[in-house]
Amino acid sequence: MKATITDVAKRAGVSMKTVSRVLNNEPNVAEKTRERVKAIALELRYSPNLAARGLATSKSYLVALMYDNPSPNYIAHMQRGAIDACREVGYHLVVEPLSLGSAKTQDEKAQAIRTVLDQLPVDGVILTPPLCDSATVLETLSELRIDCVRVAPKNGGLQPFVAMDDEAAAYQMTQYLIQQGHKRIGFVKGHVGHSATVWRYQGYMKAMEEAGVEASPKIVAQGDFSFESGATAARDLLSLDAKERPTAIFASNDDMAAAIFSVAGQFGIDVPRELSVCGFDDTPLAQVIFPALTTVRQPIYKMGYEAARQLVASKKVGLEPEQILDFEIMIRDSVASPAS
Amino acid sequence: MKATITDVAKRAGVSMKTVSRVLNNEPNVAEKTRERVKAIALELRYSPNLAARGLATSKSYLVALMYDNPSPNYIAHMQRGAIDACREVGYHLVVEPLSLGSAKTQDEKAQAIRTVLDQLPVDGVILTPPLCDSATVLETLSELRIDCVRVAPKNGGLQPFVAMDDEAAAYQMTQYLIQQGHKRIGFVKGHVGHSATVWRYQGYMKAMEEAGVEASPKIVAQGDFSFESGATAARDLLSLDAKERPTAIFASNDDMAAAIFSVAGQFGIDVPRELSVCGFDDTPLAQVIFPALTTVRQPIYKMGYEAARQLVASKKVGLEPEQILDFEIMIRDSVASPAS
DNA sequence: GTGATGATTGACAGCGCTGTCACGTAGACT
DNA sequence: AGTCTACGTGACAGCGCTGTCAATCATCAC
Repeated sequence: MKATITDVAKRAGVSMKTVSRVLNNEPNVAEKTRERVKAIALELRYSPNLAARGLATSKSYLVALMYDNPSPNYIAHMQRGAIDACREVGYHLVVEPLSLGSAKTQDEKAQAIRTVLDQLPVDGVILTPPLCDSATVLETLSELRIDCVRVAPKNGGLQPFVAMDDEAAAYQMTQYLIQQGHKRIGFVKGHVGHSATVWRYQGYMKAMEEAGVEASPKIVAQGDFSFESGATAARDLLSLDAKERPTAIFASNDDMAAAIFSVAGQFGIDVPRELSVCGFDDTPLAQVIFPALTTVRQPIYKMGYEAARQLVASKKVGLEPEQILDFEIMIRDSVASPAS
Repeated sequence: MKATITDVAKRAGVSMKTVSRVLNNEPNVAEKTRERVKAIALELRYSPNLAARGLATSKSYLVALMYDNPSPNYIAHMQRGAIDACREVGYHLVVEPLSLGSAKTQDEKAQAIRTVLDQLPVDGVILTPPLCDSATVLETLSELRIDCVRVAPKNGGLQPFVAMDDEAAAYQMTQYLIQQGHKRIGFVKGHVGHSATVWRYQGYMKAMEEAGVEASPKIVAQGDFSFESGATAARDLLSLDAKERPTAIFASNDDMAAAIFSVAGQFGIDVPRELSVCGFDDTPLAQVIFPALTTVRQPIYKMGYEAARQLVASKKVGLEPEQILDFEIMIRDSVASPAS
């Protein structure tokens, strides 16, 4: 039914091995032979049987994307990027959610990973936050001798990673707000313990300090990335006296920014005329609220792409163990100059 | 390094074949032998090599989820369900996005599928809309002799499918609105050509007619599931005279419902006091807008789960070729009784 | 006691591919 | 001319598992 390597070999009048060499781009095949075999393979619509190949090479031509519950948006884009990179070299992507609830012991975590990976011996795994920051996960993978690439990890380490510069993004966004003429720029922090929380806040502070604008603690609120926490923060910030009340608020993510919209509406404050708001992440939400939200777009697709590429690229190619990707400031309609 | 079936066989003092029988739950193994082998397999942390097994059985123990660009939320939940079903029986899920842009010819479409499936001979594929409605896709799959299960297809067919009853959901939601005391209930239709558009509209009409409430064409607007189209529709509906203006609007999806929120805000109309709004889909958006949106939750996870289960369940088990899953009306804060 | 029946087990081949190694040939060198 | 290297090629084993089929054993009806 389906063509095998033997069919191609017979037709081309060469040995299986030679066909195999051509298919794998190995050297030491006469150019003429190579062309002929390629043509015939195409004609027969031959494509190698991954199981057989895997058995012979003890490789699986599979890459796993492991994640523990990030947002649908995040994982969908990431996986799309990873898949595209895989396809370029004949790999496929399997997705493996892993629930490492905090209740579990380290041993149980390691066991969970083993269970998944023992069955399916993938050639590499992509680790997204928070998995990429778990020492247990990293150790287990290294015991299993499985390559991995981490996405946006908290800190560097032995394994390669791809990330974006959250601090620089927050810095630029804050600068943009300042350029628009804002002086009292509020900030809503993210979830304590999440690395991005710190970076984003630092970027904000840096821009404020450099511009000589005071970032009074009064206008910096603690959030936790949830809509609810954003609403609470917004109520605090917007209850301030007219003299103190911020003319712009920079939320550490889009959900909280959306909450600020809602609260502003309840307070009868018009966005962006009386209050500018910006967020972080560029979730789909950003474009389905009014006014459209100015926010930071993370290169999620690209991170997935690069992570997978590191894993599947032939080892000869020089790859950087640490890749910092560019973000993009999406300027939309939620920021305006302050009413003077 | 990693234990093989031979290791287990030696240790247990039986043949490889017997171990194989135990592992695959085949009959005709003495209970005592079975126990011993199982114990030893566990002790050695043995797990079969999928590539080898695949080569021998010409099965891959892989299921593919094919999709063409549904929302991140949709695919994330669906794949989670599918993965959970796969794991129960030692299968894994590979994700295969397929861009079948309308520009392509049928042949090119077929080719695209073949390219993906020739390489990775999966045991079954889950087809989400709009792929599940493409005759070309279905035919190609059947030529390749690959099982498939369709998710929410437009119409029945030879292949099994799982779906939910969109019409019933819209019907119930409309009834709920009527129960709250609304008489002038507007409706915003979805994208023309999308099957759900028709069903949802029919459910709405049915409830209106049954209750003897007039569904004037004036208060039914055409949308296309996008935020923008929802905003346009809302502007039309809310510009009507006080006597004609709907006291409630049922949008065919959440994005359009969110747009209605925005426009209402611009018109100075309070939701839900002066205008009730409800949506469809229960996207994450529904909980991050204010007031929280009353909407219909689709059993997306369950559809993924059931679809995968059909594919991986041993054929002996009687499976229904057509499964209609339950939806859920999520009552939140965007619907109230009309101000009389 | 005898043959028939069914349960339990193992030997062996082979799935489709690649790694190893050996062979032949042609040009480069002493 | 003789030796050496490099290249192009193919024969063959074997990756880890399961399907086939035959062998063995216990059991049962007569």
